[in-house]
Amino acid sequence: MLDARLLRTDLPATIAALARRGKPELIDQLQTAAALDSRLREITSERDTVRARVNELSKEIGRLRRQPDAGDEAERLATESRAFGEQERQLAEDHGAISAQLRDIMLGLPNLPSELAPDGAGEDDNVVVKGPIGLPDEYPDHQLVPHWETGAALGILDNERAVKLSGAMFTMTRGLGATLGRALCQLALDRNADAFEEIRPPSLVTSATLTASGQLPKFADDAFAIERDDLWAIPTAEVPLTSIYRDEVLADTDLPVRMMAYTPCYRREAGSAGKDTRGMLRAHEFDKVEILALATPEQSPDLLDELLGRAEATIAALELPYRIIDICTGDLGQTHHRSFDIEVWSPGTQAWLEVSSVSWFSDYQARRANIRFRRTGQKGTEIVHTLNGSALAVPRVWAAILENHRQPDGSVVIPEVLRPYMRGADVILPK
RNA sequence: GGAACGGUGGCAGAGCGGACAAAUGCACCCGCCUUGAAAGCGGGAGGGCGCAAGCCCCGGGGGUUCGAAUCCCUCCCGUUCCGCCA
Repeated sequence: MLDARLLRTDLPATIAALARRGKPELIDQLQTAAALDSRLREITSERDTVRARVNELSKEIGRLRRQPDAGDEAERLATESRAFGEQERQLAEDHGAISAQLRDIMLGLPNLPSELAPDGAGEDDNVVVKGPIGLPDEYPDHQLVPHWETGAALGILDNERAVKLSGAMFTMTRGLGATLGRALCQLALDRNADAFEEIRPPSLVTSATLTASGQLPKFADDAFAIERDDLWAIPTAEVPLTSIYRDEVLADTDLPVRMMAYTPCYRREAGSAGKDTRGMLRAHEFDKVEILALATPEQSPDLLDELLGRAEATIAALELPYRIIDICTGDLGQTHHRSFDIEVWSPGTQAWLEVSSVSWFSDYQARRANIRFRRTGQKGTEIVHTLNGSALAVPRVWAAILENHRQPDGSVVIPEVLRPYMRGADVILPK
């Protein structure tokens, strides 16, 4: 959520910043919000004046009641106060209605893009800032095979039966395929354990938790809901991790807080019907290791670099060809202030696959989640900044390994760094 | 799932219709003392909105009242006991 103060102190600059997302309707909403906010302040002031009068009278009545010889002056004041009470009720009602309207708009408005984010209208204007790295000039034929074919041939991917269990867009790995997925998670956790606390959060969360990180109310259709119990399946570990310190005040000496979690992730992929339906590229359920930080505004730029660096190093260690994309203003996610994607080349599908997304949310999420910090020796509190990134998302990396590391005989060589997690296997051979 | 008891400031914990933003202790900040620290002594300090006056915040919501942390209703959460269980 944006800071409501921007509406009154810095409206033109806020409009200019939001305009960079290229969605004119957002500007209309922002202006409506500014009008509501100013009306709200008028009503608040009126209401408070009436309340002050009621409080004053009540105190006086109390004082009179305690004096035995005060007569019926107290009753007279009580009658007067009752009339103010009526007024107050009306004003409070108006106040409630307007602030609800304002809140609805504010919850729907996206974050302001960073000044550093490149301008652009959409995906096509994203900027490649690094790479491609490790991309061969030419791929041999045996590596141009899509992972679903190799996976099926090796007996490590069984999506036909996954569909029997759960329907379309669910996947199932077996044997060394299952081991490979788990090994990837373990690798990602181990590589970041030097600085990040490992968390195993719940995978089902309340609406309040999903609202705090920005998925609700706008993206309700994208999440799996367990309606009977009013719970949601998390689309990413970002959701529970962001809410861990919800409604808390941290000390600046505790920052940055670094956390990581391996969790399953659930996405309805509403609107993606028919897209990437084969293989592992898009599924309702997948595994991911997420790294996340809570920080002061000053710490955030360095942390963004660090998170990106960590995600990149893991991909590089897996000997996969990759590039890094700087997301432009028109393609920036709702909650994002600045964002980078890491993409891996899939020779089997002839496409760049997004395998990691590293983002800085400025104070947008933390304001929703009400996560604050106190500077030592200073009064008051400030909103923290949040950042996160996928340390490793299993399915697409799994797919890229099957394609990029496929041998002429149809086997798949396990990258060196994964072997300690593969029970000694260094290659996946046909059955 | 049933029963009982609870939810108050960073934490612990009093208050149970009016003088309560709320005792007290711990933690915190500033002094004094000390070579330095600890202890001790003195002082300070909750959060939010507002230019301000002022208003709001004692789990959430609603009600009673001139007036609610305090009474009533409701929901949520916690602890303990019972039941059930990986």
